[in-house]
Amino acid sequence: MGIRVLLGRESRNVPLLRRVETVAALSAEEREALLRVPMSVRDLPPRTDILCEGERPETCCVVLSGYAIRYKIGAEGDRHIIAFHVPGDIPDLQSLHLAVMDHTLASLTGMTAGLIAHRDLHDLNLRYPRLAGALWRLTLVDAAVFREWIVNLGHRDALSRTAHFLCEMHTRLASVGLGNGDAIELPISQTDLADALGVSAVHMNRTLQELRARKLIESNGRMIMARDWSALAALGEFDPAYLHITPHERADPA
Amino acid sequence: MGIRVLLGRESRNVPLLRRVETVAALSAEEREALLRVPMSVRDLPPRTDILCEGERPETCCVVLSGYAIRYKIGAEGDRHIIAFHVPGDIPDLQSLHLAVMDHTLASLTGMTAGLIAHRDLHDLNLRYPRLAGALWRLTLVDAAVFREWIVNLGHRDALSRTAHFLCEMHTRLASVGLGNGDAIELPISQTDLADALGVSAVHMNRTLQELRARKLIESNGRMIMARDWSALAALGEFDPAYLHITPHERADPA
DNA sequence: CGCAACATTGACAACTCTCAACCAATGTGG
DNA sequence: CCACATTGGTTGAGAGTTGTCAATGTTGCG
Repeated sequence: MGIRVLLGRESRNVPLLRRVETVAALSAEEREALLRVPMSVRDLPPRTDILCEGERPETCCVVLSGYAIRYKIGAEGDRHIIAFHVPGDIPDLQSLHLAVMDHTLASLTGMTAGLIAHRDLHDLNLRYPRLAGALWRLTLVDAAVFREWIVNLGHRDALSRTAHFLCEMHTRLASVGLGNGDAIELPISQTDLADALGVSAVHMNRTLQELRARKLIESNGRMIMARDWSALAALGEFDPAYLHITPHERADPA
Repeated sequence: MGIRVLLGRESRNVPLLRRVETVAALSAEEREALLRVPMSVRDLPPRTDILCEGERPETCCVVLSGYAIRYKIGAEGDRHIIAFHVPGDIPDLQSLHLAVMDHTLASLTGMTAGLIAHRDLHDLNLRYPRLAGALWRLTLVDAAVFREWIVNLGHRDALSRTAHFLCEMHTRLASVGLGNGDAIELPISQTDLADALGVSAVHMNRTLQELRARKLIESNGRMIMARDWSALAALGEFDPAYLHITPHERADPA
């Protein structure tokens, strides 16, 4: 609660609270503690690196609005997008216990980020063990998403891979109260999508055309709007279980 | 310390200790506490499911000898191997905070497993916060490996993908004191490898032949012996940084 | 207007898959 | 001891998916 930091109390970190509550039930006290964590807010332009591979951050970064991505750069300078993040996510929560970044965190769209000091999070964890469990759980859900991406990349073709991706983003956005009802709008360029789904930009384009032709999505410019969720889910073999968004399920002992 | 459980004190969970110490420095007291955790030991035949998707385990499973795998079953019954685990690993550590399994854990080879009750681990975590941090860290390294696999599957062809996999296994085995010096022996069938690397069994076979032709590996029967690590690492763009095996690096505050 | 970034297209090459055999090692029952 | 089944490795041929290259639209913006 320093001078130049903005207090969460001002409802800035509501997205974070909402996210945490998708994976764990909190007591009033814990909720209050989470909202009270000092957070400094920063606005970022699109496509800006926030934290680079090799760095040793001393803060964690909450996505408050917009999209973030994590990526690695290959030997020949090619970019591999590892994850997309929506408001409420803490894309670098792992830095709390993994000192050096093994990938880069960046904004994808214009984005506002909330920075929380590691020290404050460690304090929170010591004071509220169940909150610590909830944060741990967030990192485990992160890993669960990675597992599903491994299956997606290793065993599905470009078409169903893309369908699966769209379903995941829709579900995640909806779980934190975003998502315009039935159709999401993803402001993602085809090149970005291609780097995430492990296909060439040309093939990404053709894949999207195929999805359009099948009336599963609409897309104009860099917006993708889903049209037929159940068909997309079937095509992508999408089962949201791996997202573990069940507020009342907890492994912790009472 | 019940009657029918075997005490770790009997040096059964030394592999676990060794693994934990590859990611965090422990005090004598913490080391002692870890060794003292009650653990029941079980021998498993090859290819046996230990924990299935959908289950809600109340124990965690330490690999004491042999190899374990984690996999998901696709819609058409196809198996996707997500991870390989070597002695010292706790493949289902995430179950501590993620109640329901989103994949299956199984033995790959003959294997001996040590089961630790969630309750005992939670106790340990409350009593020794730094040990809790170390376990959290283990799950984060798990996730870091997933991230690298995403890059491997999404952006490398079968040849360099396989090279990368071999380098990872070698490094992980060596980090816990296994691995016969320069060459590892992987008792993995080509079919299993294929399911892990996202290629068909036929193509896996041809890929291995190519690696053999290039004098990078030797393989007879179901043993794969690496021949030229530096060439494999170059081919697979392997950089062990993502394994975070640096005993003295810690993000935790002093 | 003209640049810049992104989307789209066509043609061709490369990678990987599937199918369908066949071979080799191992283990079991007669 | 051999016949046989089973598992896993190997091979060839043809097809399908995806990548690359290069060019052409299209859109937004200074």
